[in-house]
Amino acid sequence: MATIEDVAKLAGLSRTTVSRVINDQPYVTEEKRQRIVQAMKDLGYVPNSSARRLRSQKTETIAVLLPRITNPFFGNLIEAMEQKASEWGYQVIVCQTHHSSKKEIDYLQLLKTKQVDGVIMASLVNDWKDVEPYLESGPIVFCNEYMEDASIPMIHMDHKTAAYEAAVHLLEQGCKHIAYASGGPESHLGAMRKQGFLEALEEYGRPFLEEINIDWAIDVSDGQKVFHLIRSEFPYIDGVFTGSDEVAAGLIYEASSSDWQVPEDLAVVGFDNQMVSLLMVPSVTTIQQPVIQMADKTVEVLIQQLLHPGAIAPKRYVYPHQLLLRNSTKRREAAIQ
Amino acid sequence: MATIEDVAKLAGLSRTTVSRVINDQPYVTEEKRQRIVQAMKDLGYVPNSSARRLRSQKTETIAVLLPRITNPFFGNLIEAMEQKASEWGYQVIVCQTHHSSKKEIDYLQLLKTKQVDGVIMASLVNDWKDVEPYLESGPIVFCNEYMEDASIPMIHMDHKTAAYEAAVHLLEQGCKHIAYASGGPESHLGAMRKQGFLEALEEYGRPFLEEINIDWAIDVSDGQKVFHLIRSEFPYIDGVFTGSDEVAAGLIYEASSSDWQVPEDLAVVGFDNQMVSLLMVPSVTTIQQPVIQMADKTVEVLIQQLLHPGAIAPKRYVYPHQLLLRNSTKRREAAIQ
DNA sequence: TTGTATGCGTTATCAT
DNA sequence: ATGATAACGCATACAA
Repeated sequence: MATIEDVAKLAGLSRTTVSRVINDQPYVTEEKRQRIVQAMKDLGYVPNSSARRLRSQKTETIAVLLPRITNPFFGNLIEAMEQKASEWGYQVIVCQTHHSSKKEIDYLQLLKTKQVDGVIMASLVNDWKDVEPYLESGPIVFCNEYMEDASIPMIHMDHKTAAYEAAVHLLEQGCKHIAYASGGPESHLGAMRKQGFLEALEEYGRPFLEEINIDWAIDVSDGQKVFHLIRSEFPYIDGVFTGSDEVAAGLIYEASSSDWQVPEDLAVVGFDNQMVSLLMVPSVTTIQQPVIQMADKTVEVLIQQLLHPGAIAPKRYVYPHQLLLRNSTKRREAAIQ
Repeated sequence: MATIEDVAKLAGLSRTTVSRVINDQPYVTEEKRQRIVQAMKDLGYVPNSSARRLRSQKTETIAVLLPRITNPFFGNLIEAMEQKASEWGYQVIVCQTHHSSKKEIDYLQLLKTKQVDGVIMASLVNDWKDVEPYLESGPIVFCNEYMEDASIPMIHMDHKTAAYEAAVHLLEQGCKHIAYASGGPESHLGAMRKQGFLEALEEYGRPFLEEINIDWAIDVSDGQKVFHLIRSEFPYIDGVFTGSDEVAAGLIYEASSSDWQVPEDLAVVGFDNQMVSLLMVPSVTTIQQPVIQMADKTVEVLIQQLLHPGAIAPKRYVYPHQLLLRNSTKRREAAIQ
């Protein structure tokens, strides 16, 4: 592999001059610039990334921590982030934590080992005290996830209010016994949602169903399990709040395969407004998140921190959500959409 | 940030000895080893990745090129690959090409700049002659995509036969006018599938419908567009071969929203056996790929090339597919599943 | 405008 | 068993 030295020799100039050409710096005669460009072409020269990183102490790379990429929400998030980052000349490393606090910490190590310049955490299962120490190795920004006590930029929705509204909607539709079926027991987000859910119940004077407090529902098959649990153990349940459209879809699918009618026997709300929520029959009432906007802002905030270290103050960016009313909860009004 | 030098000083030893401890090499007294370990802990020392890479000429990182991560097939693929790679201590960089030949080449540059040790191409829109030159910078392996003329390991299914079988199935179900609606016009895979599709038509003496030769159908909304195109322009069509379950889902959704019955008026086959193909009503006949197995094998083959350069010969690993018969094509027999 | 010399943090070679 | 030194490829301060 050709090095900068080889190029310099072939062009009959010094490494420094070659370096100037590579980095588009001034003070190089057009004639010599041409000679160097030609030499680089002839040798098929490409700057060695590791050497550059070592010298410049920069990687132009950011890590994005998220639970699993097969979750469409995170798939969309990472796609948007990658796009935005590349506009700034940054690469993105995808880090799947699978809700493991150990993996989360392992990936934060990328910051210490200087493999990345900054980290976006869209997965958060550790306590702030365990994350904070890594701040000294580079900036960290939260996206989607958030925590009151952290002193870093956070880009997210108000999940508590969103869950509250979803629960109120179920109650307004006449649901009397609403089950809570969410996932990621460790997630701080889950805690926020549950708070909102509980507040709605309290406001309407309905008790929380302790007997079916599900914290392991993440995907379609979990949704199916939840339905069977409801049918066999708690058939009086007439409404379910789920943490994702996938869980909702699994639930509805199984309900339809049995003798249950959705929403008449069981109303279901999802979360995220994924494609599947629209494709299901009935379509799924869900909460839409402004994924692209959050992704863009997150990348922008992080890169600004990298470009101007210590410049801007930690700030929260709260994005609006929207409860999309569809047929899986339509127990009272006329058909929606 | 602490360096190996700092650790050496604190422990009162040389960098060399510290390095030995870091890399678990012999010839270090247990006592000194302890001293060094303690010093590392005290300083919060972590080896600098860039320096290591520069020195060792290895990154322990591989790049995976794929069209888009939001396509569930690739989401599953990358998830499995990442898992397998991490077992070998390798990191994975996700590179979305979005079917752009320029991006594909840009990402191959990662090999030349030594940002990665090897590349897995699950996206392939360039000709082999444009890819081959990068081989001298490191090993490349194809996954899912394949090309007859390439002399590198390829892990894939027989897409031609799979498409053939799907088309035959439609024909056997009595479809007389079958549309072809696939995506990625540049993909070599697409060409293979089309071949199989055409062979089936010919075998059954049916003409190819030149008038509706769709090569832009990739996601759900494309599927919806395809249906509207069929209804308004080619209502005589009674069967569709799609390149993905998402397209099939969009098609079926729109058909159901109109007055068309699936499969009576229009039979539809998908591809990939994604979750959505099972959730749709009717469920979607589709082709299952052994994603995990292919992902695992691909990573294994690539890493073997890295560990034993030039050792094993290029080889093809062809995995079996399976046509899953479901309700979206059930025009003749009793209900399936 | 161009070149020389130094160092980024590691690891490998060769002494001791 | 331990240490001094060079080298990986590049970019920069400084000199010319």
